[in-house]
Amino acid sequence: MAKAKKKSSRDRILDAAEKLFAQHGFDGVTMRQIMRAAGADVALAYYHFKSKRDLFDAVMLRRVELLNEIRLEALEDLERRHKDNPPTVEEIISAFVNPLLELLAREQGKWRHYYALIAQINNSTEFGGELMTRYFDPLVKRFIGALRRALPECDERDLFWSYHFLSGALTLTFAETGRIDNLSGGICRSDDMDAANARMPAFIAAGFKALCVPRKQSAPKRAKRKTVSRRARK
Amino acid sequence: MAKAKKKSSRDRILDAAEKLFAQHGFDGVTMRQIMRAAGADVALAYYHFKSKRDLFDAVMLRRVELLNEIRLEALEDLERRHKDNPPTVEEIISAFVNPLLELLAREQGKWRHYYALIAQINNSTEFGGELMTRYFDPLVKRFIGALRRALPECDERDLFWSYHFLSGALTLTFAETGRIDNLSGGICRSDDMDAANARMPAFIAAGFKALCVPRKQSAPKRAKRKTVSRRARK
DNA sequence: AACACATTTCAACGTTCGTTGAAATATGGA
DNA sequence: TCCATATTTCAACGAACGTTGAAATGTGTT
Repeated sequence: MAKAKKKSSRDRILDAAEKLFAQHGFDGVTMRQIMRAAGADVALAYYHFKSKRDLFDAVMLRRVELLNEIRLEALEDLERRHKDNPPTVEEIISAFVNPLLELLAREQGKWRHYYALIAQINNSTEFGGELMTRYFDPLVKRFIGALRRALPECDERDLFWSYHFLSGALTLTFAETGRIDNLSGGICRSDDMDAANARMPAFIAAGFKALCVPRKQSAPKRAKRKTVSRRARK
Repeated sequence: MAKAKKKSSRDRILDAAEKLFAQHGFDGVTMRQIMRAAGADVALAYYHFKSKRDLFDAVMLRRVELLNEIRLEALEDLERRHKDNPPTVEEIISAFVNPLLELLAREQGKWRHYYALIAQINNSTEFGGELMTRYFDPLVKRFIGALRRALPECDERDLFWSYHFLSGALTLTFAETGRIDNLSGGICRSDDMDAANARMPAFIAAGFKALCVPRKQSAPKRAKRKTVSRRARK
C-alpha cells in the first residue's frame, strides 16, 4: 500500500461489475449487487454509465485494447526474430497464449475474471458470434495469417477450423471452472496456468500440423460416421 | 404428422425451456417467457416442476442419460472390435464425438439447443465444475481409461489436460455460435457439423499423441514464458 | 466568499420477477 | 352417473428489478 493510488469510483464500479458478471453472467447480477460490492449508491452507476448494458460494454472494452496490443506485439516480436524463415506453428501459438499469462502475473486476480467473462461470451449462442468477432477478429486474422505462412499449401477451411478448436480449448482453460480438479481427482488444478501453458502450445500445434496439410481430395472425407445400434434407440 | 404422437404438456414445457435456456441462459429467461412459448399458464410449470431451478435440472437430466448410454455403447463397440490390440486414439475420439452427430441427425433441432446449453455450463465458473462433473465424469473416466491404454506410459496429468483441451474444443464447436462464420468470411459454417466432425478427431488425436508421451523430466518445462516488452506496460 | 461544475446520495417510479392458494376443468374407474 | 384424482387456469402476493429527477455534497477557480 505504499504507492497505491486511490481508485476512482468509476474503476471500482468496473472492478465489481467485472467480477460479478464473470461469476454469474450478465442477467445473473443486479445493479444493486454490483454497487453494493463497489461500495456506492446504485444511482452512481447510471451517472458514469448510462445503462446496465453500457456498463457491461465498458467492462469488456477496458481490457480488450491492452490485450490485443500485447498479443500483436508478441507476434511482431516473433516475426522480427525470423526475418526470412517463418516461425514455427508452436511459436505462433505461444505468442497467442503467453500474453494471457503475462497479464495474469502482472495484476493478480484482475485478468482472471476477465478471462472467465470471455469464456462465457465465446460459448454464448446469443453473443458469441457477434462480440468475439467485434473484439478479437482483427487480431486473430493476423495470427491466422502467420499460421498460414507456417503451414504452406494449407486448405483455408482446415485453418479456420483449427483456430476454432484452439479458441475453445483456450477459453475453457482460462475460465478456471474447476472441472479438471474434479475429473483428475486433484492431480490437476484449474488455477495452475503454468501447467496448462506448458501443455497447450504443444497440443494445439500438433493439431494444426496434423490437419493443415495439403490434400489430394478437396472434399473432406476423413471421418466416417457410424450408425448407432438399434438397442440404444428410444 | 402421420404417426406423431401428441406431446404431453410436460414435454412441451421442457422443449420450450431447453430452447430458451440455451439461447439466453438460466437468468436470461423468465418463467412467463417459457410458458408463453409452451402455450400454457405459468402456474402449470410449478405443478410439473416445483421451481425454476428444478425445471432447469429436469431439462438437463432429460437427455444426459441417453447421451451417456449411446457414447458408452460406441466405446464398448469399438473395444469389442479390438479384442487384443487397443483401438487408436483417433478411433476413441471419434467414438466420443460421433454420437453427438448421430443424435443431431436423429432429431433435427432437438439436440442442438441441448449442446448449446452444455457449452454454456462447461464454461461457467459458477456451475461448470460441479454440473459437468456430476453429469459426465463417470463416462469421461471410461474414455480416459481407453485413451490411457492407447497411450502407454503416458503421464496422468498430460492425459487430463489433453482431455480438457478436447472438452473446450468440442463444446464450443457444438454450441454453433456463428463465430467461425464471421471469422472465415463465410467459407466455414457453424452449423456444418459434418465439416467439424471431419476435422476434429484428427486435430485432437494429434494433440493427444504429441502431449501424452513418456518423458524423462517429470517437471513440465516445455514452454518458456517470455516477458512482455516495456513499451506495452501501462 | 461566491461561483460553476462534477460527483454522490436519496427516494421513488412503474414493471416484472418467482411463486402460490384456490378455483375450474379434464380424465378415468366404480 | 358419481366420485377421486390429475391437470390446468385464474388472480394475486411480496420482493426485487432497471432506471430516474432532484437534492445534497464535494472540488477547484476567481
